[in-house]
Amino acid sequence: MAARTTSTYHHGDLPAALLEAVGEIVSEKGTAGVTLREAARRAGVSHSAPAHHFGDKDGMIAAYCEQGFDLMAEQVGAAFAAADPSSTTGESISLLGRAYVQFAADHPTHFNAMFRSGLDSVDDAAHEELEEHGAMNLLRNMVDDLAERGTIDRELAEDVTVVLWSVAHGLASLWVDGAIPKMFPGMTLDRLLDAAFGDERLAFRVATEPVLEGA
Amino acid sequence: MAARTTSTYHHGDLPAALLEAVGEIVSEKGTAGVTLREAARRAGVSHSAPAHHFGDKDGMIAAYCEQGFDLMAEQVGAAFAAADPSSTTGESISLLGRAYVQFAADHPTHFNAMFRSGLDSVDDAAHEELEEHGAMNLLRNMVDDLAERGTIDRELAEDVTVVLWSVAHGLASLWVDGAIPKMFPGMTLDRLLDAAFGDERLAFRVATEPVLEGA
DNA sequence: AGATAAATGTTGACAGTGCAAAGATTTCGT
DNA sequence: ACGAAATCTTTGCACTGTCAACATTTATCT
Repeated sequence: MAARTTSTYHHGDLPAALLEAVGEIVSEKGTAGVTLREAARRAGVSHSAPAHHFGDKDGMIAAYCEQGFDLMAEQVGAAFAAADPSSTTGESISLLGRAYVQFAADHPTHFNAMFRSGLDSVDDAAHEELEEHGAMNLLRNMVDDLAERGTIDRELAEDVTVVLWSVAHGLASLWVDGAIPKMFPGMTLDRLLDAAFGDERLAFRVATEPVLEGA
Repeated sequence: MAARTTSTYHHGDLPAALLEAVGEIVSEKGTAGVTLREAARRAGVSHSAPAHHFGDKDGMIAAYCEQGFDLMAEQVGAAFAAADPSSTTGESISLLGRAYVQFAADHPTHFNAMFRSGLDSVDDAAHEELEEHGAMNLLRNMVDDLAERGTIDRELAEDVTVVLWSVAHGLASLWVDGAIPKMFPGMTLDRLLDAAFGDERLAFRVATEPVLEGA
């Protein structure tokens, strides 16, 4: 909103301004409404200035997604690191899942761009980010943790990890999408997080008790 | 590919041909690559013919989504109806979840358009479909079923339902997205379905044993 | 410091797109 | 058979992504 007072030819931090504009557009018109020219317009520059920073449109959206992955890695990682070092595997899982869903709820535009853009190129970028960045190394660590602490083999640890990842991702997607509030009007995010990751509930107990002990 | 041999001015079944073209384009370039003109081109008609059937671009994509919801209602409903009438709640849930994920795996383009298009208007259409069509009445039935059979209150039944829905939706999304195969190269869909919905595993047991009995 | 290169931003042009208006052709209702 | 409705085409316009050429500022090198 606050335009630069002195008219400098150079913007100062155009990439950041453009990504902020992208976020605005996504929240107003959805990911499909994002436009190079509109973003440039909101940043107060000419229509082809973005190309010098992001290459093309997909590049700009990919950069916005990367920003989201960084943010997610930061927040989820922080939640995970804040866990009591003597905490059980189940407690760590609970924190991980809660942080995952909470990120989506706190940053729906980023989450939408990251996972619901419908752009193949973004998918590819997302996968590279998933591979490269630390956010999803937590998943691998989770597998290792399960395999070490429990009495289960590596394959079962992978199964449990993927299913718990699915709970978190599905919950985040349906919540951000608005499908859950529409289907269950009284539903609350806290209630859902407790249902999924609370002690003695669903995902939590699944990962800690019966399966790990071989039932 | 096969153009009409006799040059009829009217197409015959243009809506169906257009929706088929949409499916092709989605599978080739993703949802963002869908274009009125390209779909018209592939159907062998002029660029503004689609407007007479679907109104505008969002209408065409929404129609493709509706087709997907019909298909999903059909397949998931069939799987649910094929259940042994004397089956337990857990078995019904297992069938429901498997059918949901299987639909996504069998019809990835439809699933992408339905849930990952990034179009707000599609989201709205999707929500109307979710409300109106029978596919998701199964979810309500599931809540009723849980509340009747178990010894739990309605609120807990909703919690369990939403979390199980999340497992199915998250698994479907991550699988169609390609994220799971990328993260866990050896992973198989059957393994995942068993992990999530198999007897004595995860979602299945969660819905049938501890929570329902009050632990 | 001064020249040169690089980075950053602008302008103009082109093909492709969504959409609306108006006309052409076929089918349908009566 | 005749008019109305449905279906398809053509034309035009505003918007978009991308490219090439140019302008301005900043950084680099000697």
